[in-house]
Amino acid sequence: MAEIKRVRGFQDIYGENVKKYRYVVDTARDIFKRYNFSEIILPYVEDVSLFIRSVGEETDIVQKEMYVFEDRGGRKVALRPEGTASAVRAFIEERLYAKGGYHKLFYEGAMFRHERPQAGRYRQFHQIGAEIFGVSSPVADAELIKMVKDILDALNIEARLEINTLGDFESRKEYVRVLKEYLKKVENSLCEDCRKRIERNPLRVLDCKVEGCREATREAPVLIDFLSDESIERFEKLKEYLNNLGVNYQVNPRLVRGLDYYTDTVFEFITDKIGAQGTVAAGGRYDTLVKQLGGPDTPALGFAAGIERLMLLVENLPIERKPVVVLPVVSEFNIDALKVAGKLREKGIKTELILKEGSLKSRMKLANKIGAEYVVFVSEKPELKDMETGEQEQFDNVENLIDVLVEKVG
RNA sequence: GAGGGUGUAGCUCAGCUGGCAGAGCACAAGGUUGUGGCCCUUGGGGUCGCGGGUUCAAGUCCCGUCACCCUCCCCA
Repeated sequence: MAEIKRVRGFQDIYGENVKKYRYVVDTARDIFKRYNFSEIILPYVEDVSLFIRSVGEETDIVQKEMYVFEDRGGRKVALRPEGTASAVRAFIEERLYAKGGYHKLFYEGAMFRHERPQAGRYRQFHQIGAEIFGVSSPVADAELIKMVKDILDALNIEARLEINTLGDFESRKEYVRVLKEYLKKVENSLCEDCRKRIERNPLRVLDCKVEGCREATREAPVLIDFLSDESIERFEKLKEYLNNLGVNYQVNPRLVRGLDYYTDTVFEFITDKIGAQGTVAAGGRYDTLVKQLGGPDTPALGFAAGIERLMLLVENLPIERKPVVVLPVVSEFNIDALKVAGKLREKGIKTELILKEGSLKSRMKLANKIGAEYVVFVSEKPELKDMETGEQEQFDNVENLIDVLVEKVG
């Protein structure tokens, strides 16, 4: 029979990797809770139009990367390619805005994009993310960025922070219009990719690495001239807050995000240690998105981080306690061994009962391979062996042995 | 969507100008009565990614195909 293999771009996460996965998620979750964010578990499947209307009709994500299909009821649905759209949809649909105040949510889980797999890039990948709804103050921007920084610090991950402002929706639209006009004029000196970008993602042209494009855009209109006083004020405040929090950053005026919904603040945490896909966490403000999706006018912001990319940067996992191994010396003691293992587990001790029959020697090898800290030999006179030192002690009954063992590992 | 690299044992890889498919690690069983690691002995393991072609003979040469990795693009 032919072996069935996993689908391209999808992966099994097991062994060391699943420990890293859990470590990253648990660490982030802990920070989220310290910032008093509430978890929301969002569906993996949404109406396609949710993403068209939020991420943007013309973006690569919507144009060529979404897993779209018709369900049995003829509905056009998509596996979610990102989390913010769903969070906004839920915010509106669950009428959270009616509860007053503001809302801070975090989520975790799989996202799906049909891209060419690469280092740090999969078709099913996993993100942690958070969103804040109902706050326009840049205090929120600063706190969100600080929270991401806290997560990275807790994971012992170094990444540089780049920030930028895109301005409010109106001034950005105006800027994009003027920029497009300019780019069309210099189109002939642009690279092939950038010519395509003029319509699809004109801001990205400014960030092109090709020398000709850099040359051609040197005189291009700059966004800052189009920003409203309010946007400039907000950006200045954000920088002031970050300075006072001791969060280092670099202003990158060419930083653009690939999703259409961003306004004003955008930021990225970037590393060069994991290959070409160096953006490890990114986010920004999206003050018009809630309204755009049919909710009340609500300022909002958020971020997402790629769990797989964080995993690549995690170096030292916290050390785990080794198990105690319970081993019946001969099979007549299987029942006693089952009972002993049960008692140890009741005491909260990580216990491996050797399930295999065979020679004592082979089962000892197994205990060693499992990484036993102690071995409990179950027989008439139970014995406890310290696998580190090789010392072995005999007991009159299991109760005494368990007491001593609890003393040692409890 | 475009480009480059790699596919041989469970893993990491050798295999020359075509001539009996290998090593290390891992695995299993032993090295005297009921005790691991180190060492020694023995053993099990392969559609050489898949399909075609050239040849007396193909892991090796040719064509096709698939998968994985990396890069561009894009993004977390």
